[in-house]
Amino acid sequence: MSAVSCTAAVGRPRAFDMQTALEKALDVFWTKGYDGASLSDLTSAMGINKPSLYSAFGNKEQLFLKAIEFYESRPCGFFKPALEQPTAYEVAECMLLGAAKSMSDTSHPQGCVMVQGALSCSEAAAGVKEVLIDRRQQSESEVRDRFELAKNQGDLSKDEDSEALARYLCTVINGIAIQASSGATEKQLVDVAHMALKSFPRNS
Amino acid sequence: MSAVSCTAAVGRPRAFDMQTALEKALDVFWTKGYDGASLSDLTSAMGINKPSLYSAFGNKEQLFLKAIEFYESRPCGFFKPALEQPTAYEVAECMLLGAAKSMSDTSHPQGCVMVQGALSCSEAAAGVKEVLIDRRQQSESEVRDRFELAKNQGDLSKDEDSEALARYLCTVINGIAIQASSGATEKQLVDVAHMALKSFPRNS
DNA sequence: CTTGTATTGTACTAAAGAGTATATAACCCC
DNA sequence: GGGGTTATATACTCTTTAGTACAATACAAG
Repeated sequence: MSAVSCTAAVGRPRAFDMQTALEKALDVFWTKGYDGASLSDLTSAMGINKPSLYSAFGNKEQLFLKAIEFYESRPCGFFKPALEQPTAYEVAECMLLGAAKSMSDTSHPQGCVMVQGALSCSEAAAGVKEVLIDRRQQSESEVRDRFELAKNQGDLSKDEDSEALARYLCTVINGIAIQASSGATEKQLVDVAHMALKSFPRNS
Repeated sequence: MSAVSCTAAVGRPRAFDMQTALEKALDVFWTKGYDGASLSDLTSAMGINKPSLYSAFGNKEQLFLKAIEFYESRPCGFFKPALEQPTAYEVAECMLLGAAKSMSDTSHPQGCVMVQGALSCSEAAAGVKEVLIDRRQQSESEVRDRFELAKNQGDLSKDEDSEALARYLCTVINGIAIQASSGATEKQLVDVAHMALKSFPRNS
């Protein structure tokens, strides 16, 4: 009944840190994809047994959804900071360079779990595939909205097609994700980012 | 001993057409990926039983390899014809537009099996993933060589970096593959292709 | 028509998949 | 310290996985 109960400290306390375990699970899904990640892979990476996984996270699908939710909100993410750049061009530049650097970073799996988590997949993964498609579409819409804002702020010509610009940007970033997961180096991807920027309208 | 024996007509004849069955298998791998495609999926799509599959194609991995070999050599492919365009710019244009149209074509699964066949995957698929990475790298090298030829033929400035141009082109195409498999329309992808072309050096 | 060869369908195997039952252990509140 | 509650580890379930054994069948060559 207590409305201020924080973390419900009743019963045997959990012997593992949920956040740490979630990050380990993310690494597994990122590397192997939803279909390719078995519960054995997950539990051994997380350092827990199956009943602990199920009681803490529900099931494999819910674990995946929580993992990508964390992924999108990570402080080291490149997407949200880029949107806060002052001009549309700088948003594109920051996002492309951020993607190139982040996705080739060897301190975590290469590429982007939002892309490679479930691209072509079994029926069992159809749900998470849909979620990933929605999230990517959502991101594209955020970029488009940012470019619409730029038009109003005057740093992007009203003649430009915000939606097409956003789609182009996200397409290149998806391509960078594929290249990164194929082993491309940071320099190679940064070069690609710079080439892609040449297409982007610059005000000055 | 006969050196001219064609198709070895001894024993019970095969009751199905291997090429047709291979094309059905390709569709399954294209849609579900290597990990997501089960033998039941494959045999039912191919209209044969497992022993027929194993005797005709070896095993799941060899079937996949034969399927992508066919995929790459299909007459409707966009890659090889693009390389035969007269100038580097036209190669890029033809390839980007071809990718946009081919990958959104609804007469077969959307996207590109060379990308989505095995991106993030289980250990069981590690071998085919490596093969796909190699093939994509090979394609990139073919584009680079074509641009080197263009330099010699004079339609591409010797100051350009063929390798970087090829990588940029292939990155955008990979991105288009992701967008297509996420449901993007032909028009949307053609727009992306045109935007990407703006970065490409044009002679005239 | 017999013999040899290769394919076919059914039925099987062994392993791995996701998820769960249960008994035990660890904690808080009273 | 006892009762209620929750997490833990082991051991289990049932389904699906990739791959195969085998008997029956269909053809070509002789």
